[in-house]
Amino acid sequence: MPKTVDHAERRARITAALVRVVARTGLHTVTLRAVAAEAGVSLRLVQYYFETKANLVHATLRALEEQSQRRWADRLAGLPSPVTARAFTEAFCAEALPTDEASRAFHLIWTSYAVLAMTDPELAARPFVAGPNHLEAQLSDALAAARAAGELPRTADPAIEAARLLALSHGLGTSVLVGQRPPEAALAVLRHHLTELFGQRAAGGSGGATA
Amino acid sequence: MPKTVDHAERRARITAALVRVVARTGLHTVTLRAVAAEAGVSLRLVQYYFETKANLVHATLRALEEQSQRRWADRLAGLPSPVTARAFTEAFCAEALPTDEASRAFHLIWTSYAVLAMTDPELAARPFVAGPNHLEAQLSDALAAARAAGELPRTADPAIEAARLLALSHGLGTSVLVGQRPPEAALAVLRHHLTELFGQRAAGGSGGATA
DNA sequence: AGTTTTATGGTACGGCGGTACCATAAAGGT
DNA sequence: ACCTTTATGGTACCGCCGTACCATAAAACT
Repeated sequence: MPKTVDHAERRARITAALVRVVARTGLHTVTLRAVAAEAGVSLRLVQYYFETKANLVHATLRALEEQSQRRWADRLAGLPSPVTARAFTEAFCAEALPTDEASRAFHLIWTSYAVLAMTDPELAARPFVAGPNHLEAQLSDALAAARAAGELPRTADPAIEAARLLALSHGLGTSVLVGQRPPEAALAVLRHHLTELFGQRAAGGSGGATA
Repeated sequence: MPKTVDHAERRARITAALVRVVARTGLHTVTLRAVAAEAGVSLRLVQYYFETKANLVHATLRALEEQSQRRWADRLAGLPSPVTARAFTEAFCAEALPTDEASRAFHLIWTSYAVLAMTDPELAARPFVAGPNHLEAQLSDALAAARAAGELPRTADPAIEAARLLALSHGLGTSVLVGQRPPEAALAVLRHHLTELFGQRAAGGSGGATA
């Protein structure tokens, strides 16, 4: 049949435009017309690919979920091959901190959606439970392995420590988003926590030692 | 002159209505008409006491600030007079967790406003920086005193520990709000952290010991 | 008693946003 | 060549929301 354009690509372009609008002016300013303008397409096109606004919003959330998983996977894939548990954990948790501008935008929109999901029964709260749960389980497994390898004290409970690490990271991330402290300060607190958790053995970072 | 009604009381009644609307259906559903209906007054009255919607929103934020301070003050005032540093700290941090329904509503709306402030330059981000900073300073002072009294290891840095405690508490609070874990689980993680921080001396709780 | 001020109700207006409707160009199949 | 389907544009409609305007009851002060 006719023109047959790549639907997935169009939809991705539009949801990306929505993400940019949210990052710039907030979720409450998202309108079909604003998204269309940001994406450089007509209002009608946005309607064409996502019948309704609710659809668009949901689709964007799903896109964010995938982006989130890709984000963590990429970060962890970039680590040196024989990695210490401490370095792995630090990378894992640091990904929850809005350091660069892209990361900040991502966490801002994610938080916006999370707040929306707290009251809107239409919007599935599932991603905000399953997502963190998945991360927590992943981290818990890594910590269990580290403990088995003797990199973590035997007294530490992997599940509790994973929960504590991620809650701490998320709390620090929010404080950065809100402008309470710079990203470096948040990272310093996180490192302090890691040092306490793993004990004082060498931190494994190949860079200069921090004073 | 005439009827002379208590303006402060009327304004308080209306901002309280706004808070209830947010807690129930989210900040994005707040409309002057909805607030008026919730408060049981006419739309015109809301306009009369707060000329504009932006005014109402800002006034409600100020009311929330006061409510926040009162919340913490009341909680701490309710503690037994000779209180251990650990019990004080636990009460202080637990106040950041949405345990009962009122607390949940409060933290939900506070978070909603915080997210709004991340992009809206009209809405002062100040409360979300000054507020936490004040809490952090308060807690830091308490920890310093506890350290001086020998209740906290001399190696602990009060400022860092205060930041870490509040970030952790806030992160746990969010995970509860979002439905990732029940309040008791969040409290358990917090207690674990406190035990590690203060060491294994008696926890000071006069109630039954938890298994 | 009258007047002025406060407090309150009702309502209309203008704008914006989501959705629906009507067109039409382009491309593939027959 | 023609028809059918896809992709796209434009636009109109309806509803809701913030704001402004017009009224009026009630109460203090003179």
